[in-house]
Amino acid sequence: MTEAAEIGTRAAKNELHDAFAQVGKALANGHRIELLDLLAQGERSVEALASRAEISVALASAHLQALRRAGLVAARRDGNRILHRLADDDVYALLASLRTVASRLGEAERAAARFLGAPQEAVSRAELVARVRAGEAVVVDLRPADEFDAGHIAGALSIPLPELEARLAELPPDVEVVAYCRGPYCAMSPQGVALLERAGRRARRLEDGYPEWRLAGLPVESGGAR
Amino acid sequence: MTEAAEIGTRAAKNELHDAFAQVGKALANGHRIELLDLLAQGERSVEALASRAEISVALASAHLQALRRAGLVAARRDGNRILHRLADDDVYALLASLRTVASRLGEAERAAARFLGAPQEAVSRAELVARVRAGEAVVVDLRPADEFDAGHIAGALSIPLPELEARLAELPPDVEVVAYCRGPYCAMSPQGVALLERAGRRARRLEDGYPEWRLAGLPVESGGAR
DNA sequence: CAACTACTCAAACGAGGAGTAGAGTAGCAG
DNA sequence: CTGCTACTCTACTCCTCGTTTGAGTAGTTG
Repeated sequence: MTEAAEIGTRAAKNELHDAFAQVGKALANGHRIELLDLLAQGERSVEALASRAEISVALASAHLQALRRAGLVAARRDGNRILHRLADDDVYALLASLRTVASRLGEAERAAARFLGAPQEAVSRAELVARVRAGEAVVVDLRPADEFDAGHIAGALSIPLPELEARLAELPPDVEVVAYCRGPYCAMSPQGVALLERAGRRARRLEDGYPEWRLAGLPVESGGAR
Repeated sequence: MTEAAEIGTRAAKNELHDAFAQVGKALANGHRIELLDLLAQGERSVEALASRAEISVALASAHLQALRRAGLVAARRDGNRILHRLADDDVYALLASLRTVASRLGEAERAAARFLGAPQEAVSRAELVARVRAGEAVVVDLRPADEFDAGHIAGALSIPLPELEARLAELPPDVEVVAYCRGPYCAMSPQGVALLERAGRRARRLEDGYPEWRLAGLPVESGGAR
């Protein structure tokens, strides 16, 4: 029982702060940030993550292990694939908090402007619910099909961004199109909205993306395939 | 105008994620976590921070520069001292989120148990407000005097932990003592409560600490000296 | 302006992280 | 069992970070 003797000591204090810093270290690499963003869409295999993040499988594997060691990511085996997911909803809250702090300060703000383009007017979640109920809007999910299958806004149409131009006819006429994607730092819905407007459609993006919708407790569905 | 051409490109995406990771890097060191915790109590000089964190002034200076570069900390000159503070309240929210995620997972949980001792029953902020109003409790701030001066719970008594034993007589008799300190990962209030109970006083700690009280919008005061 | 206080900078070194390539392993399909 | 897919491990290089030490600078005090 060395426990009682250690309370309040400098050694124990350092260990505690170092333990918190372990989580900080997990957040200290751009590829890992991107992996967390991808994992917020649903569970995925190492290979799928590597190809989405455009890194080698070996590197993705190493980064995923780092995230697991820090407790941010959990994994389960499914046949010969290993599916990773965020350990719990608090992890997404942490990521959101990190990006909030980063994006209002300095370099990240400029990088976001460069990646996302000029800010567009967004529809709030509450407004979207009301407009869909009134038949005034259709919701389009621009993410890749497998992310749609892993979970999406109830009633949304899946049209991955690369297919959007060719599938414009599938969108019901005379209603506004509300597009969404992975989250506030995903370029797909700004790009989709720009494309729709060029095609003469009324279109806006949803504020944030699928993870925020789900965490707000709003209705979601998931497809069969995983 | 290269801007429009960059939207959605991999290069821009990597820059954005790297920019977020810069903030992660700032959180990737135990000393910097401790400095953020100290800065949440109010603005402080480099030397004061170094001595509280038990590191050299040169090292504290280097870490504070890293925090400033990441945008988490701001500084101003006052005579020949340089006073640092958290850049804004979101930074504390980020720190809180980091510790929440870390402490419910793995290593940090054990480190916290070792540093803080067995969990004690805490008084909620709402309950404390009610009990003080009813004259049933007295609030004691166990932090060093300068942190009390930089800001404290309105009506609290300042008795730094090392002086508590000698100053027991200053506490009004027959009411419960509620002790608080820097936050949920500060060992002073658990130690203070244990000391008070050994001295035969009814005592509990306040949930969390001064930063959370202030951010909850509850009444605070600050002394003249800075 | 001399001496002092408070802080920063430069150099140096060890430790650990990022990334790549290639070999190795677990589970499945035939 | 063979071959395949999906993932992990090892070894290696390069680079960045943490820390100490000693010198340097801004501002203040007498």
